Amino acid sequence: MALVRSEEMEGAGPIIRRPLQEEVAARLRDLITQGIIPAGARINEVALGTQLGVSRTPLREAVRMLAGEGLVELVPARGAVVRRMSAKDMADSLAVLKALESLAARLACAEGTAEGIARVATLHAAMMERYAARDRLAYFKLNQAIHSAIVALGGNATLAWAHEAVQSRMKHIRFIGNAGEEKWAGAVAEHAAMIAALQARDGEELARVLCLHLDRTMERVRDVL
Amino acid sequence: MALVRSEEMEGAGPIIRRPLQEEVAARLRDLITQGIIPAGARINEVALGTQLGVSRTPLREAVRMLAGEGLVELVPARGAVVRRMSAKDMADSLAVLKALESLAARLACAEGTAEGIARVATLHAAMMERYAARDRLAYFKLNQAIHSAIVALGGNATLAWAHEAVQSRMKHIRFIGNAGEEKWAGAVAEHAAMIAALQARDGEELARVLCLHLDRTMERVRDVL
DNA sequence: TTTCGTAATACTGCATACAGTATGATTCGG
DNA sequence: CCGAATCATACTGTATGCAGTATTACGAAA
Repeated sequence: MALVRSEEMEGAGPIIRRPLQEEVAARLRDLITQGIIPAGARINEVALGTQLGVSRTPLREAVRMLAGEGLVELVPARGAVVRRMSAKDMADSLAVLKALESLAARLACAEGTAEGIARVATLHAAMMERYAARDRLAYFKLNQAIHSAIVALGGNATLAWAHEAVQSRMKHIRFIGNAGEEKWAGAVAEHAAMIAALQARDGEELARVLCLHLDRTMERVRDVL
Repeated sequence: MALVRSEEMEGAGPIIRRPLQEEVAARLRDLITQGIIPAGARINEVALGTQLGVSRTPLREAVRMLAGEGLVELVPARGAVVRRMSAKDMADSLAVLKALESLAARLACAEGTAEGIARVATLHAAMMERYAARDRLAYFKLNQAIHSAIVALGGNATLAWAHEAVQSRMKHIRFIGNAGEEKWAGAVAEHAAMIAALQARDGEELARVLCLHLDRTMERVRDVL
């Protein structure tokens, strides 16, 4: 028998005690995508640890996770540095993303549930709202969430993982690349076409639009590299 | 000016002082692919650390790297467990690998240098030699090296990284799946076709053969899942 | 003034110690 | 004899300390 009645369960779920390392890892990812820790910067363990209010151990372990994800590089006896992305790295990553999202598009249209597609549409509506309010950070996060949600629709966990891994390294550049009114408007228009293709369950069309979106992304970020 | 003449450079290169964590991480990957640490097993830090002759700290940091790579999962307050692969996980991963290797095939044939292709052919010859000697472990490692080398030919670092990441999780199953003479012979034949397509620089054909190879892989490993 | 050498400093890599939590055994009640 | 509660054990999560190495600052020589 449950210990509390379900009406009393508001906030009565199990206390999530995420290990400090994971909390720190999540925070580090945000700091990197927002450029607060810039690419190429060394990570000073004592300084950053003090700033975050944690000791060196959980910080070090968080950094090791990010190293496994490819977000930072470990230089022997010199600690960790945030991975720097060249123009070629960006083009390479986008090429990989095209391959992954093409597969994801077909899977999403073939396997996605109606509720799942509706959820993506909801995310899109929320994103348009943040666009109207010119809230760039919230827009950006919803944007990423939409792409992840489309990939998730296919039900391929490995695909979702690989997509997230590649995506995470480009987050910072895409974040700063979206600055500029006309670029932003263009990206929004492409997103509308995505949603339309998804709701029509036209996998080939969705793949085409996603690849076009990624090509345009390369143009948009070209001058910040 | 160099400090020593090049003829004296045999073994005079800089002493590689790989951090203990990386050494341990590499060892753990091998232990997992060979099944010495089986899928689903919890990693006991003190026991394994004693066995490897290292303290808990470098071992923990190595495990965190593998967690970032997706090879192990971290369960709060219960440590790390080796990722278990279901039949669906295997199929999903192979689908992703098909997308990645299709891209890699076209890149390799378009961008690969003649020397690079020759190196792959050399690896193939060495692998055939190990096949003739029925040295399964050496064969397996050369097999993986060939696939990695083909992907590397394209010069897309992100693609190589993603391929390696997805591949690493399947290594154990592919390792035990290759047991059996007729399966092994079939895989060898497919590899010969790969090399032929690569040397002809026929990207479409290479992609086709690689995808076929992966489809066959699914059949070969089906009964060990 | 510039450059090389040297010493001081700061930071990483590793080990160990302690606290909190899960796990298993043991005992008590039914 | 079986189930539940309690206690002991073992293991993880975090903090701290120490040793080794890179970095920087400073001074001497050209």
